[in-house]
Amino acid sequence: MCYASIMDTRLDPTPIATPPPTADEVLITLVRHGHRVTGPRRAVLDAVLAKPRPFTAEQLVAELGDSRAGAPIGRATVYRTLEILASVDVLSRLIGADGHPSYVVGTPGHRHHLLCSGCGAAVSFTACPVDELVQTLTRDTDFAIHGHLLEVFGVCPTCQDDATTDGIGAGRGVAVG
Amino acid sequence: MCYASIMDTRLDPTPIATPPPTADEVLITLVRHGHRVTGPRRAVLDAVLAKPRPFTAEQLVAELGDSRAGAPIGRATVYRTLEILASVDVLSRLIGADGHPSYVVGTPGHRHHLLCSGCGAAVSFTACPVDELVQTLTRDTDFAIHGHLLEVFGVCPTCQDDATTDGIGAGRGVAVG
DNA sequence: CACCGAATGATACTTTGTGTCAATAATGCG
DNA sequence: CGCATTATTGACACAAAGTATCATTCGGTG
Ligand SMILES: [Mn+2]
Ligand SMILES: [Mn+2]
Ligand SMILES: [Zn+2]
Ligand SMILES: [Zn+2]
Repeated sequence: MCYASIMDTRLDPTPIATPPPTADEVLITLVRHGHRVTGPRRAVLDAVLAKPRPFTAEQLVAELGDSRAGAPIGRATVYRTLEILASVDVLSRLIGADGHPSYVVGTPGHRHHLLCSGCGAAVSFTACPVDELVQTLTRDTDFAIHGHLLEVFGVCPTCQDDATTDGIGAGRGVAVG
Repeated sequence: MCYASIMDTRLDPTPIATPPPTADEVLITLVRHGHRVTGPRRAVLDAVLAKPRPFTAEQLVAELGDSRAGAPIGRATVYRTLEILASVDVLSRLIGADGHPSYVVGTPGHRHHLLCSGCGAAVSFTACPVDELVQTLTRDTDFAIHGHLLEVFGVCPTCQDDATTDGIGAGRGVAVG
């Protein structure tokens, strides 16, 4: 497992690569959307922007509710703020191989993720092969299709090395779909 | 919403269409896999095979724990049995637009689902557009890719009709990805 | 039918997430 | 600046979903 190395290459087979925004930029966006700028929201935002890889809501709750620096932040506030940040495209929700949701920063627009089942690293990409499929499905089923969910799971190079070195199998082969 | 009509067309853009197995066939499979045939397992199996569309574990717990016919079945048993049935390819787990998992019968092998956000109907299909993407991602990231998760969300024809008739908007546009 | 391990299910517990609501803080305005 | 208005906060209670434990029961085998 490669907990140390930051394998967060924001690689883009189809180049778009919007860089993650700064805290100040986000605050402006929030105001523009009619939200207020509060202490707790700054705290959540700062914590979130510091995360180089996907994290769960509860992780943040533990981190910020524990009264680290400044005042501890309530569970409800964390969840609410995450929702807001996602609605403003600062965060995007993604679903892990276990079906549990998590958040990751800086992925506005249409993106998917390649997730390492060893260390949790996420590589986001904009290439989406679903469009053609949607055409076919629409024709064959007459559904009005309005979205899809696509995540790819694998083991990153670092974790592969760790596995062969340690002799420990990396990634539990959580093949889905 | 079309609660009545059974919109469970097991349509296959790429024809494979394995028909759902009978209870007896499944029991044989269970034994073959070293499991025992018990009363509770029969009950869960029967309930499961009667479901024409995706259902959650808790739904089954409510249904079978309520001592309908015969003895009520414990929560743990229901969860355990569902796991086993999924491991034997009688059930497959799928993820809804809300990120919550559910099960659906008779979809062994590599399949994905088109889910109606109105009535919950599921159309399973075997066409998978991810293969090429996996090639690209493997080349670009050196990940050892071992699986993926793909679900498509939309509104089925019946629910579309209901919506225009009732004047109520169908499906909350839960666009994911 | 007697044995043994698998399976059950009541119970308690954890985790994740949602509603409520009085107290508080942020904005806009005079 | 000081105040009114209103969004926001967070403690709390609650709900949903799932897991761990373990004494008891049951299925299968000989
Ligand atoms: Mn896509
Ligand atoms: Mn696929
Ligand atoms: Zn890794
Ligand atoms: Zn429908």
